[in-house]
Amino acid sequence: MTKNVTIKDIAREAGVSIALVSFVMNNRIEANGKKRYRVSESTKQKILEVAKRMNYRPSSAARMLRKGRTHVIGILLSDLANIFYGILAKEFERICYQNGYTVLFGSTEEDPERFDRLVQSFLEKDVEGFILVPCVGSGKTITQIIESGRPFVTIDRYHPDYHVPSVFIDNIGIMRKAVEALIQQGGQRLGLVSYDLRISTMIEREEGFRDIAGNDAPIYLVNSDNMERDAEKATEDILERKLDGIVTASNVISVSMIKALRKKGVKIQKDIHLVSFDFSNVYDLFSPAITYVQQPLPQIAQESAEYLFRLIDMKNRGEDISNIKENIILKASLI
Amino acid sequence: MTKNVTIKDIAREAGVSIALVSFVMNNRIEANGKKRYRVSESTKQKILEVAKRMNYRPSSAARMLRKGRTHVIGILLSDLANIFYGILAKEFERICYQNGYTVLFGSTEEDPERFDRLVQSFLEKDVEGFILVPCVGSGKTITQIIESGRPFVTIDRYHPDYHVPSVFIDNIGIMRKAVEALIQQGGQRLGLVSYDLRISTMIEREEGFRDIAGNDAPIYLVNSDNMERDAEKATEDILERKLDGIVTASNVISVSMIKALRKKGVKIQKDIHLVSFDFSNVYDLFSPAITYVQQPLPQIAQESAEYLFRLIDMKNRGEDISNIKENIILKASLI
DNA sequence: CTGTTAGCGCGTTCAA
DNA sequence: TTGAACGCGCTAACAG
Repeated sequence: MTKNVTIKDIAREAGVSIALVSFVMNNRIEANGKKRYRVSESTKQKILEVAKRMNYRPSSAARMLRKGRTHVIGILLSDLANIFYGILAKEFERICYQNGYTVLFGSTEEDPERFDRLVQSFLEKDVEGFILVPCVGSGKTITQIIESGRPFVTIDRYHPDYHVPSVFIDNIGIMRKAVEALIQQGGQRLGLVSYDLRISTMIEREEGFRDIAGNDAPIYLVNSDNMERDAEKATEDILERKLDGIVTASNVISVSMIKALRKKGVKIQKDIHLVSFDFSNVYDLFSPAITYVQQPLPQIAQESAEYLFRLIDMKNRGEDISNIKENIILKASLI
Repeated sequence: MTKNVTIKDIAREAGVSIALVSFVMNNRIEANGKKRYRVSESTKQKILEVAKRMNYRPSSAARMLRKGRTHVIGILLSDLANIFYGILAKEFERICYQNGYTVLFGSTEEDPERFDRLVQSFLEKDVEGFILVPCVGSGKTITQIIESGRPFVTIDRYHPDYHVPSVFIDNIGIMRKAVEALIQQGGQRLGLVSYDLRISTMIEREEGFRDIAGNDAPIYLVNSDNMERDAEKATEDILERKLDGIVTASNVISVSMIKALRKKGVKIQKDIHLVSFDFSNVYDLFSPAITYVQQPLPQIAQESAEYLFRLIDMKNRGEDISNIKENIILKASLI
């Protein structure tokens, strides 16, 4: 039952008052504001020495309680086990740490109930704000967050019914470029394999595809729970229609489609050319290597986190942030 | 500045005392222990109604402070952007949530300084325990954790100098099986590509390899920062020695080696057979599919988390846990 | 049986 | 440089 060293212990040990220890620990001395609490150098040193010797660590709970701030934010991603979100998580962790924030992560798995449970849980932990990948059906929960007055930023997608601060890429534009690249590689009869998830990301990618490939080009929708089967079904139709250029709307879809195509004996990048979204380590195994759309993940993390920090600061200064709904649209690039 | 609803507001609104609200909120009524606080059903209902209407959420900071427990644990993984740790993270998140714990994640990137910084930061946040992937050079920090009296469990590897609670797989045994599988596939002149990281995991895998392949079989060590170059160097030597069976000690190494071998025109699974560790989605692209060692990640997460929860409970009951250093060794399987 | 008062936990901060 | 109130919720002790 190792008791934690408290500010009292330090005060007693150093023979000074609790207040003084607090001042010293917070560098309230030498502050350039009006309030200068002056402490003699010798007592300051003594306090620091004692604190170090006793391994003093201020209780964050007490500090939170007193200051009314937790410096904790909640980040809800779709799936930590997906490399796409893994990279984001790592970036977020780093950026938040650098800015003095602690992060709570959650995997929603595109399930609105999980989404809601996690939000409730985070609210109980007094998070000061959220970064969210909103899933289909999460509208009610998001309304509740808005009502709670907590700032948040959505990433990767936006909710069509809500105008809220968001950071995402120009999916339509980059998809057009992707299709053009596919045509340049010799693709003439094109197809798109997308998720059946009706999130803005997929809808926009489909729109960009139609813009270039035309309305007659087939779009196959696959379900992440039946990926393998759906990919095989799509493959059959692709072969029937003799398509020679396929865009896949995510790295996970790519992998499934590659497997399904190979199973049918299709020579990838020869019989059929592929262009994909998001990085995967399988692309390089073909020649020519599969072209893909690379999202600027570190930038997405950076922009959205800083956006959130700004909102939190504004709120703490008493400003009204309920009308802020600017989106930040980043550019992706073809690799 | 949306003020948070406090217990006081509820008490005032419902016309009762603060204590009563607390009792009701904690279901302290009808408790079967000695202390039964009885509240009339009508006031109970009124309090619950008011609490719900005002959207009352007890401040976890205050509760932590009072109860002396945070229900937070810290998990330090090597790299959240690596699928291996991503899967673990997701499992941990789920298990901890189910058990009423909150998780703080950190990516150490095998850097003892980052490791230390993260531990310090977590200690400040009053984590009740840790799950750690200890990196080379983290010994001093771990000693400090021990001194702080916080329970912890290490996973994936163990520190040779410390006997502490650990969960990992039988690396030697499974490596022997992996090598045997490689021989069965026709491998006669074998080699191993491992990390230059001197962690128990790699050392044991090398030992298991030697056990079967003999002392003359070459072991190549690659550095994760110079992966590509090191893989190419290894490949050159492999070709020179005319090896026909290679074991790679991780999925990341596999991918690099596959690229390097293909670059040299080697036909994988034909000229040279591969057997690998940990899942990657590239294995299926070869025929026969590349055999790999699958670690029971959900089980690793489950066992280590429950182990930690047990230790925390014991500590909270006042038991001495400083002598507990049992390891849990799980079995991996060949796929 | 039903409910209240009051002190505590720990760090912050104002008035003295 | 210090005493003491304070933030919020928990709970022992006590009262009607």
